[in-house]
Amino acid sequence: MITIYDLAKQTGFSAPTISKALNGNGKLSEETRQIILDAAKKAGYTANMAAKALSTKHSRLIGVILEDVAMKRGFEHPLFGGLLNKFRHEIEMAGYDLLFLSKHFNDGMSYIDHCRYRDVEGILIVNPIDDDPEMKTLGACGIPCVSANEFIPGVCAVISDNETAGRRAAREFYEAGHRKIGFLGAPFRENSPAALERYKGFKAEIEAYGLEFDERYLEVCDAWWDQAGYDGMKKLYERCPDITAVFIVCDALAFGAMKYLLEIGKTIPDDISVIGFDDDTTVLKAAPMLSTFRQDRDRIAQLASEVLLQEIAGIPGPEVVRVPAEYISRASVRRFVHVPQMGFIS
Amino acid sequence: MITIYDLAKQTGFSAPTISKALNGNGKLSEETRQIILDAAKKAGYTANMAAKALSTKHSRLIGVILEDVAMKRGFEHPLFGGLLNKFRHEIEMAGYDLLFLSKHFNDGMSYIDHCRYRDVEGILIVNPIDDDPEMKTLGACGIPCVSANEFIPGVCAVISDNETAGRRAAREFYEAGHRKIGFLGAPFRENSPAALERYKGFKAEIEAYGLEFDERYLEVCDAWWDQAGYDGMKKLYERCPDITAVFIVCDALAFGAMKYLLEIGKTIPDDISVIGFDDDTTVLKAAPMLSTFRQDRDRIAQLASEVLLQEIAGIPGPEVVRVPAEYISRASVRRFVHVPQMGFIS
DNA sequence: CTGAAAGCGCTTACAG
DNA sequence: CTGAAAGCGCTTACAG
Repeated sequence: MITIYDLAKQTGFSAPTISKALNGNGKLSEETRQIILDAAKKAGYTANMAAKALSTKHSRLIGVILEDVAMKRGFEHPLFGGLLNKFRHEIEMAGYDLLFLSKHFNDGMSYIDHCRYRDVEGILIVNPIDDDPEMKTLGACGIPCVSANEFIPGVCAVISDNETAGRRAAREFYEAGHRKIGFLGAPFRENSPAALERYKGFKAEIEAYGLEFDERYLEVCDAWWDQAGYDGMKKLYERCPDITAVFIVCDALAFGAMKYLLEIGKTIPDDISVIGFDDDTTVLKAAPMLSTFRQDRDRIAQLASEVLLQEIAGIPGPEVVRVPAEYISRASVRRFVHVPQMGFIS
Repeated sequence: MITIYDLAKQTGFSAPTISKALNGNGKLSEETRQIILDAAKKAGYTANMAAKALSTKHSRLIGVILEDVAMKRGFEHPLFGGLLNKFRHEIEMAGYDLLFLSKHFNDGMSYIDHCRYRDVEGILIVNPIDDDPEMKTLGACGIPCVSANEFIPGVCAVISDNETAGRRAAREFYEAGHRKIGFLGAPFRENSPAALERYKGFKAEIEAYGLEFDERYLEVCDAWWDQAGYDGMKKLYERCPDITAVFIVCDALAFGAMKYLLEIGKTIPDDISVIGFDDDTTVLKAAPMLSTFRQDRDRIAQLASEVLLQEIAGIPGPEVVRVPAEYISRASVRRFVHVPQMGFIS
């Protein structure tokens, strides 16, 4: 391992001068800077981050909280995996490395202790353990934070515009002539608001058409995976066999729901129309006709990294940044021909 | 931030004594150890890793090379995502953190420079960029390495027993009465041997039955994703419409291949039998009847972490560790009734 | 523009 | 069993 002192000896300058040349700060003649840079390159010098971190208190490490209790897929989560691919890339371009924060590190060190241990400079919260009390303390821990999925007091959330998407789904069904529309949700939680916001938007839009949303048409599944969708759909459909359409808060759930519908002999969209959420490739292989919403994972990741980097630089971030979720129209929504269309003579 | 010196002041002991107590090394009376530990706990002391790393040269960081050029799914790769979930867990239990090594870090620093920069103690190679010349140098770079997918000179590979799996697939078809069996492969590369090894085992088994494997029955797709499987199957089937079965080296490819077969009006397994590889949930949602092989990602991850930790402790690892891939029999293989069975009078 | 001094928080021999 | 000294590789004021 070659150090700054080796370079000092070789070039005849002092260690601080080497440091200045390498980091491009302080006043230095262009000539000596060049000499030093050349020597560094020739010697194959690489800075030692531990030493840098110790003296500057800057580790160039971004902590990531990723637990995925909801889906239990970890890196393979349909939203989070892709989000991290992009986030990792953005952060690396800025000279930071990712570090996964963990509760089972060193006999149950907390997230914040893990951060202090590694001098983590910023935190991306993707998905923590449900109702972890430590989450509430993150906003005030002194380390810049950004969240890509949760609402946490005092931390900026970069999150899909779920409410608008919910409205969009309702409108899609309404304009296609549907009037009895079910909503298949997932656990409604204030801090992890995806399902709830989609529901709010959906309901508001329905009511904007002068219809009343019958609460019987709402069924909340108790998890985010296939089987929960199957079970939820069964309950909903047995209770309300009159629905002609259903909006489902995620594709994994939609997959289970459609499985149930198919099993009882229904066809999609002839008997019942479906809109999902996530554009989950896993599901789309099996159900390529499923209309759904695509969360813009790249955009979320990019905005999250921007906000975080800004915060690290001392510029406070906004409370929330919304990213539109794009409606992907495929073939799971039936259009009733009797619906009056604008511009036609009826 | 509270340091060892604060603890020294509070307890009346010296810094080195605090250090010994905290790390459990050196001789120390049980009494003073207890006093110090209590004080540390009360003060909420967390060690500073940068300082530790600087003085010990041990960063407690494991570098991970994960590029996924083959599938372009990164964290979402069907094998690698799950593997990393488990590997991360194992490594954390041992007090290490993951650090992703990257070529686009700090203006194109190499993997090895990235390691030196962070004092990385060990490297897990999951999937590098194809034919990256740096890979060949890893085995001799002085940092313990383990590979979960590739063969790299001087580094232990923990990898599925592809050859046995290939034989198993051939046997499955043979015993079901198939005699004209196609093989749909993916790029054969010596260092990334999955496809090639599966082929070798498959062919050897076929020949062990006294049959000759007709090279016309072999088609090598040019990538690892759906479309390549579709295209490859098309070529193979147009050339050899007499095949009654096909072994396909990965499920993603199998998905594309089955799509083609279905499109031309074939049924599976009545017209053609298929065995895939990976037990890829993505594909299995769409094709739940697909018989395939499950790579034991947890086991691979666990063995890889064990080997690496051992190497870090100075105990050299074996050259290669094989992990059985389990055959999962579902319903994509047709059994011909006319096959003579052992024990029956024919 | 350049360098001597001190410090970041910890650990490692080495004395006592 | 405990502590004084020096060092890990870098940076930050502060002189000159």
